[in-house]
Amino acid sequence: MAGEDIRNMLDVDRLVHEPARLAIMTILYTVEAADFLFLKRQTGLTKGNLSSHLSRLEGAGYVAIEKTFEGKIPRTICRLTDAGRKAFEDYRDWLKNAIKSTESKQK
Amino acid sequence: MAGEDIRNMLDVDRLVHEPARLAIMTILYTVEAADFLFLKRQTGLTKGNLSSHLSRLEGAGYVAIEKTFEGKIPRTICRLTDAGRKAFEDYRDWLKNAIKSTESKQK
DNA sequence: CAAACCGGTTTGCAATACAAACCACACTGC
DNA sequence: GCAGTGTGGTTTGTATTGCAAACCGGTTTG
Repeated sequence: MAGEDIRNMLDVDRLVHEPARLAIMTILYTVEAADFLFLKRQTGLTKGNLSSHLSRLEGAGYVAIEKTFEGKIPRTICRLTDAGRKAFEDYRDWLKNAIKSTESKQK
Repeated sequence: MAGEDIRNMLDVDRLVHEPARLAIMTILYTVEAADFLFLKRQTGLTKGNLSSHLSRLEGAGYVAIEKTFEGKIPRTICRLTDAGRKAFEDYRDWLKNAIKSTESKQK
């Protein structure tokens, strides 16, 4: 029944659903670890924006942030936690379900 | 290059991206026309919430709303406009691209 | 030592998702 | 006929947000 699929659409992890964070998590899922500036370049986000999204992901326990020094310049290294990895995979399932719902029963 | 796909993620129609509205539009895409209460039952949204989302979709020109009377009881009939249909299909493309991006290059 | 740059964080604000309150009208019991 | 209940919504209030601009501690450059 389509009603079920429709309800599932509403049940989405909004933390991952936000496009900026989805982009961040997609990168982190594939590269395993990335520093702040790499993420900034890849996503095209402003640094303020990127910073606050990373903080949110860290607060949710989806991303681990490690601050080190590379010689004298600070370096912020981000990686997905297990929970983040799980959340990302769940979101991927949501995407697949959404595709299915949007494609079934079209005239 | 993955950078391109990542940027595309950020370029999404937020009007459709919102889960509640995606659910509404998905229904309207398949059934062609639906009244307020049918949408309410199918989505499980509260009427206030449904009303405001419909208003927004109407404001964007994605949904046409026609108010009639069925005997003495008011009836609000909603249907996707051509623009709405286009926006929906574009969003479906976004979904496909997102799936692709989230699945490529995983280790 | 002043100015500019680097790598971010915090602040301020406009937009928005949601439910509760509200509203107009129809019907029902008394 | 008029209190009370139901129907079919809209409007209001609020807490959360995404975003960029302003800021900040340190470093390099002139």
